[in-house]
Amino acid sequence: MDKRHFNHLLGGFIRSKREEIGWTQSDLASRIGNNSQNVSAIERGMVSPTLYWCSEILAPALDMTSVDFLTEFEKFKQDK
Amino acid sequence: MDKRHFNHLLGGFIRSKREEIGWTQSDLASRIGNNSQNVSAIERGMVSPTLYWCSEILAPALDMTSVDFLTEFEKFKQDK
DNA sequence: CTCTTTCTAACGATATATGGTTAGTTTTTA
DNA sequence: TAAAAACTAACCATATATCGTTAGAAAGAG
Repeated sequence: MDKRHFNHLLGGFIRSKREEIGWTQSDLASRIGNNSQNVSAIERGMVSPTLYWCSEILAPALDMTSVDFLTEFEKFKQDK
Repeated sequence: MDKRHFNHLLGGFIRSKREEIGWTQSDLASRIGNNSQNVSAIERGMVSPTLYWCSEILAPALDMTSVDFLTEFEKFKQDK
């Protein structure tokens, strides 16, 4: 799978987790110390986040372990 | 955990997996379409790889799923 | 329709990822 | 100890991550 496709799916997954919790992009942004514009870009697959950021910043903000985050993302990918 | 520490541990984990298989940095490099100098830098924690690269490039090169890669890395972190 | 909230877009600045080259050091092995 | 293998270091170039700002579009509530 190429980078563009991967990141598009990753963004879709992040969006689905955020909406599942009932947060706006701004809610998530404040949790991760960033702004909603960047959250939007991430969810639209415009960026390719680092493992560090996913594991140590994003997953905890979503109240998940990094392993659960990746496990659920892989399932999400399979279902697409 | 800060980025520097995280990447140092990640590099150590990658090194341990590579050595477990019995590969040189050059062996791994050729598998991931890169050179041994960059593998050295990664193993020394000088870079913060993307989730895409870890999941789609590195883990398959180590004959692991991305979930197994992260799961084992988390165990590795705990043991340090 | 109007106001508010939410999201998207398009930038800028700085740091760094990625892939490459060349050189030199350390370790292994013959 | 000499040669080979393995690893580290220091760069370069290009693309992009990250964090920030400003503007505007889309959606919902009143």
